[in-house]
Amino acid sequence: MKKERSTARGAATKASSSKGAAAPTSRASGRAVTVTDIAEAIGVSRATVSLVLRGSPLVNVDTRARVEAELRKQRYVYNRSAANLRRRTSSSVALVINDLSNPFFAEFASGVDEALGAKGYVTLLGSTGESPQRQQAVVSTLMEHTPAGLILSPAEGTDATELRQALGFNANVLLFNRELKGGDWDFLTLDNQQGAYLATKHLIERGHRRIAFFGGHADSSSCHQRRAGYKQALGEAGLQVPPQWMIESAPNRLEAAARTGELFAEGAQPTAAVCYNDTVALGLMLGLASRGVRPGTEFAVTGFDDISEAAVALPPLTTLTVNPRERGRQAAELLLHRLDNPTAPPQRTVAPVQLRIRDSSGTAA
Amino acid sequence: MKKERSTARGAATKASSSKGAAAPTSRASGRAVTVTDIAEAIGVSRATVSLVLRGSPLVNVDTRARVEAELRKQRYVYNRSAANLRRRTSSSVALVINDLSNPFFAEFASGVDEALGAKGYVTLLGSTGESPQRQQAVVSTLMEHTPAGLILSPAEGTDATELRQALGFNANVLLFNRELKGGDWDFLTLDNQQGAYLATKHLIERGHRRIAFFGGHADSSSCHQRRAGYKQALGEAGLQVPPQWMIESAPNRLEAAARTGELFAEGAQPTAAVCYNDTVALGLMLGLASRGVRPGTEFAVTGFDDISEAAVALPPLTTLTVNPRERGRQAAELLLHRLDNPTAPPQRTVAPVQLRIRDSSGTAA
DNA sequence: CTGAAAGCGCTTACAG
DNA sequence: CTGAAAGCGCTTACAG
Repeated sequence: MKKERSTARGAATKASSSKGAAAPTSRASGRAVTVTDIAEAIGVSRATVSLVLRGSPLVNVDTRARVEAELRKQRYVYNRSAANLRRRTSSSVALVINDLSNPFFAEFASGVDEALGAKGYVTLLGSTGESPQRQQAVVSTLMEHTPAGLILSPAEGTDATELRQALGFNANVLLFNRELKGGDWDFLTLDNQQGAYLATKHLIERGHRRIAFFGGHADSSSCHQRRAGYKQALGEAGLQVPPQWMIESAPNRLEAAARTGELFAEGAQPTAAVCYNDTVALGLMLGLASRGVRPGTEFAVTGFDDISEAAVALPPLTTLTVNPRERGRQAAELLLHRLDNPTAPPQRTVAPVQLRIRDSSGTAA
Repeated sequence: MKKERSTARGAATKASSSKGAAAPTSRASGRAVTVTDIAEAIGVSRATVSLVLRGSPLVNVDTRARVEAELRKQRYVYNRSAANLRRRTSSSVALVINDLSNPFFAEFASGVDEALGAKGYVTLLGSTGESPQRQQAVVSTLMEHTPAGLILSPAEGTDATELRQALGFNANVLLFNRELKGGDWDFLTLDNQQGAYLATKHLIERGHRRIAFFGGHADSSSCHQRRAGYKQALGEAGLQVPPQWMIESAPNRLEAAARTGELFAEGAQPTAAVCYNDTVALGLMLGLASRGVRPGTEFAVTGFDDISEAAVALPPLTTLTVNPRERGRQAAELLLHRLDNPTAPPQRTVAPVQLRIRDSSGTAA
């Protein structure tokens, strides 16, 4: 049933790979109305109709009225794809994210679409499921629709060279969240270091001295940056951190819960953990509860992202808000700015994050 | 700053409304590589290149190899828009929903995109914010990109005639969630009546006899259907329901919380409420708590949708799961089926819902 | 097996 | 102010 969206084997077979995927446009309804139909109906040239459509001031007010009446009468729908082809323009932007069912990305996408729509662009959607292979296929397919640019939250393990291959010569790319070595694309990132710094400092102020960093993959840039902020805060407070308190975990609840035990493996034990993100934090709270340790009162936890569940968790989760919707708007603005400034050097934008204190970051025992 | 995405005043001005919205395609990178470039480079005709691109068996194996090598060498990207124009086909589908930041719709969109992608279609995204005006503008804009069809969750108050205007002659439409009188479009709906019936019956089995229906707008079809299921269950149990126990509320937490008092206005008071959806139910639980009534133990509540917060609410919310992602896949399948069967009569599909029992539907005192 | 020609629906100099 | 002509990047009968 499932068919490859597009082959990743290279440009040569791209077109053929989706043979039969395209459907005749509105077969149900016969041919669409075109400028020719309008022109012939009222005895003017197609050029004149086109000028009316594009709002040219050159057209006689009377002619314009007749054209407009006929457009309405025949229920004309402008074919922007054809116009884009002729004008060598684009009115769409491709948005490729990990997964829409992640509320963080859904909010982000919502913000992107809102900002793009306000400027007359349409969003072409794609999702990778965090698989570089799927990402390659999805980006290739989307590029065939000639978007003006691409907003991409790269899948873990993305190879910049491969990605460039899929892009053809379209250089209007904004990366979100994950930086790619070897690419000279614009980049929008959250202030990961500052966020983790704030969370860690907060725990220190609450009296904690033995603080772990829990979750994430050490080789991912966001995890690296968050760990840096964590170490920075500890360093400023003159605290050391044993390496066994830096615990990796895939960012899902189950694995996080399963790794809870590693926090209490041996020797001095932490009283708090700065978590890679909310999902990991919620998993950790689950793991703590199942070991009889009450999160918030007996062990402090902080997250990152402020997903909607954070506020209703038990206890409510102290975390960092990033306002993903606003980030989406920002990403759209940055990409549109790039379209207007094709030769400007690649730009790196760091978006602020804000500590949101809730009950999970209790006082040290 | 904000510009109208498209005018709603009619087709006549559509094209002109987004003057300047379109950006030159990849200005950064000069002209894109075309079939002509490939053909000239290796001394064959454009037709031959095209045949290779489309995987025709007619091409000599050697010629094919040379073409494919050149395609890769020049980093050719297939221009599917141009091909679609020539072939009078489409490889995109428009998806218009209320709001992506609603997890229900985000999951739905995710399912739609997944199923469409698997068939080689690209998703064009739009959102209405539940405003018929915005919907009109968004649908108009999307139709200009010649999608093969439209999956639409109509905004409250949508007028079928207006919508038809925006569609031009494209009749490949699948409505989701809200039916439109006066339209002969395919329709996918949740089994609202059965869902509310199950929830109500469940409360009755738990010993409740005085059960309210809380939230929703009485004139919306989904609310109407859910109330019907509620009444059906009460009727079967020989229970009456005073009209003051049918309380309307906008489907947001705040208004639901604010209307909690109406449940306890006068006379015999309910011990349970079937809520229009989860958001309303969560709002009601808030309202109950602030009046000192403990939801679940002192007053039973059920929701509808099973949003992710339902499971972590306090107490966890008994509700109806609808599997929005699967609904999204189903919507995509139904639309694609319509593309293949343009003349078939409009089809109505009812998707099953399932009762998920959690702690909020406690035993009657 | 390959090429020349026409055409999808639009726009844009250019003449008049 | 309006029209004839060329062309965006592709595909597809049709000849050969």
